Amino acid sequence: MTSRSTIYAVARHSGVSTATVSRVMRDGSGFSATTRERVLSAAAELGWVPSGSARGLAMRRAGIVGLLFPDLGQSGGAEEESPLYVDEVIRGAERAATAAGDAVLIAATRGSSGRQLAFSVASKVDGLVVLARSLSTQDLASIARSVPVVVLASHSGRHRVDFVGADSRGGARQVTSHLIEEHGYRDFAFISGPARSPDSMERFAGFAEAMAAAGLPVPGSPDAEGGFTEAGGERAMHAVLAARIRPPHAVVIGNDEMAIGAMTALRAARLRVPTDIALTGFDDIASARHVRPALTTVRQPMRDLGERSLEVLLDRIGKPTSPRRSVVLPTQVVVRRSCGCRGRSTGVRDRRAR
Amino acid sequence: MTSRSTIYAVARHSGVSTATVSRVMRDGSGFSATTRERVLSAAAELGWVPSGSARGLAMRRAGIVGLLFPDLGQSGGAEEESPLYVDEVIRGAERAATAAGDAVLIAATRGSSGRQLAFSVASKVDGLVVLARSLSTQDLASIARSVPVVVLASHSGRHRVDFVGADSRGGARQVTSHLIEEHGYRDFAFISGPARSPDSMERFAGFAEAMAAAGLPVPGSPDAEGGFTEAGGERAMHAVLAARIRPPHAVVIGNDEMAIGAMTALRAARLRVPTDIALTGFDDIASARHVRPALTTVRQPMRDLGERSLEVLLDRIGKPTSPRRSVVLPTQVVVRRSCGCRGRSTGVRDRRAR
DNA sequence: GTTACCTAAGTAAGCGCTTACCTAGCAGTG
DNA sequence: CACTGCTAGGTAAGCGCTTACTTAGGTAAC
Repeated sequence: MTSRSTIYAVARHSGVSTATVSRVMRDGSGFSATTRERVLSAAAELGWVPSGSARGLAMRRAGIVGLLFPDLGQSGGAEEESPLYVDEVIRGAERAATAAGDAVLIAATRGSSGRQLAFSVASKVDGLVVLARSLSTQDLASIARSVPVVVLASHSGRHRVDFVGADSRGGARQVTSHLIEEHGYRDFAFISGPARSPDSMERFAGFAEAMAAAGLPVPGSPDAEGGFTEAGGERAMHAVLAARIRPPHAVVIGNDEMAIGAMTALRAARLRVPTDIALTGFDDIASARHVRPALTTVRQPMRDLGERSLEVLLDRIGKPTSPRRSVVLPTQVVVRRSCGCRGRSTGVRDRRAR
Repeated sequence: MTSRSTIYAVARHSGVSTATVSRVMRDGSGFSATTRERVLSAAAELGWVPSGSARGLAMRRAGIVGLLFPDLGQSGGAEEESPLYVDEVIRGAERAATAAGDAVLIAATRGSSGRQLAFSVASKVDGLVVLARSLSTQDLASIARSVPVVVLASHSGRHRVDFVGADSRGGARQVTSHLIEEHGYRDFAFISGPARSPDSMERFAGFAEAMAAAGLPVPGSPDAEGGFTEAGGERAMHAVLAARIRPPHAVVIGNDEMAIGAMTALRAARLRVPTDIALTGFDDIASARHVRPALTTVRQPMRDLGERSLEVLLDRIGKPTSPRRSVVLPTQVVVRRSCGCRGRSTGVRDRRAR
């Protein structure tokens, strides 16, 4: 409660020099067991919590890494914010960092405030994991100039920093092929997220690849756009139905939230899933299992992505000059009911890394 | 990429003293517009990111606050981890911290590692929000001795630190009363979380209060315990059914995950919700809306809790000697279908703060 | 023309650690 | 017994900022 005590107080209290206190705390060598005890008990007695700032300054290493992610939606409006998967990434990063003895600092960039926030965070950490879209390419580059950065995104842009991502294009290709080969659907619609999102584009590309591979007509663009939100998915589904004489056999949807919204739209239109129309999502959020019918979807290993990006970052901090790395983790299609499959909702099909 | 440049480099580069550079960066006064420009462009040119450690040392304020939460489940086992609401709390804390110009450090205590982790985090921050159960009372006390701490929990224990929590007892009382008064149920069961969790106890206490208030028999203890997990809820529901000749009218359940598990059990037992038996949960997780029937539950303002605890913490850091504070936020019952109500799933009933 | 003030800017002393370098004591060698 | 090699421990110089205290001009007041 009173001002934190310092290493000097502890040294005096235990009758040794600060060097010895430091050595004991850092668990080094060069002191006897007795001394060790004396120091430790003095520290406990004084309730000494070493200053991380001082240590960081002296060691040139704060022991902190940062995680920057986007917070969509206006901070006043409450609704629709960062997608849920961010939480998983955070958890994964926390886990890896803690395991390595570091701590993780999180910060959400909102709208245009990104630049300032990023610099403020950068100054407090030894390195930064930046989620896609949380920073302009420019700002990213200027930060990366002086702080180790790894980008976590759906596909590697042309940045020159370390990259970690999931093969979402492959995942989209996989579900689509499942729909074609396993179920024989031929008439498809695709509902995407925001048109400009690289994530959206990757998923659509995977869908298109599968269509092409099966010799089916390849659409030039998604049938509708749902902004990655549940409400948007509902609207998009209505739009798809309105645009056609008869509903498609199946619709591949850019994420689970939108797919859940689409289910609402289909219920309203008196179409049954999957009997009248099949549906797939993307991300495998918790609700995907609970919704009826349970949603067939593509799982991205969010937690693993968080862990891997931390590992890559820590490596990079360790040796700043090693060559740029790029790791892509495989995705998995999770087969449940909404695609027309039946049985227990546990069918998980593996995808190999590419 | 090369070693981060320092304030000295910037000072030299722009032909001023470090004091002036510092003043410009801190946005103080005592320099001309021309100087300001010179400094800023020198900084940009060198890609200077000030050292947070050095600044923290000099200012005796790191500009970082910590959030400590429990990660249940063994780190190997993957499944069942920190309850989902933690994510919401994190988001809230992040928001409040960023708004105040601070950053937040997160760390999950796993098993017995708590003590060490807590000290490591404490040394890096100016203050700490500690979620219930992430630290032993002892460790909490010893940390709180030298670092400002606010506890975020379901009810204020007898710790002598600032406290923030939600009125979960009141929430439990409210749903139970709803079941009694609105629906006329008289025969109840209660499925709780871990017996020793204060959270569990509070919720059960609220349930008991409502029963007593209605002149119904007050059970001495929960009918079954489900450990706050979906699988546990399923088992507990089976146990409840097995223990009775005929199923209760309604069962009040300690959280949503268990309630969802209970639904599975009821489906297996060919009992219909809410026709044959009504159900309520607690927490209002995302899946509560998607499950069929949609789950009537009690919402805790997790995000607000995160924000408030940060505010309280920052206040405390500002004036270490002001009297201990304790803030309790109201909960809200969210009426959906599983209790027997019908219509749109939007019925939200307000609860006043107590 | 003095004197009193104000402003822009510099000087340098910390902030609380770590660690390279040094010292003293002691055991082991030849 | 002189010498070497270890080990436990001390000294003090930073680490990169902030800020109290100064200083040098310039301006306003008399």
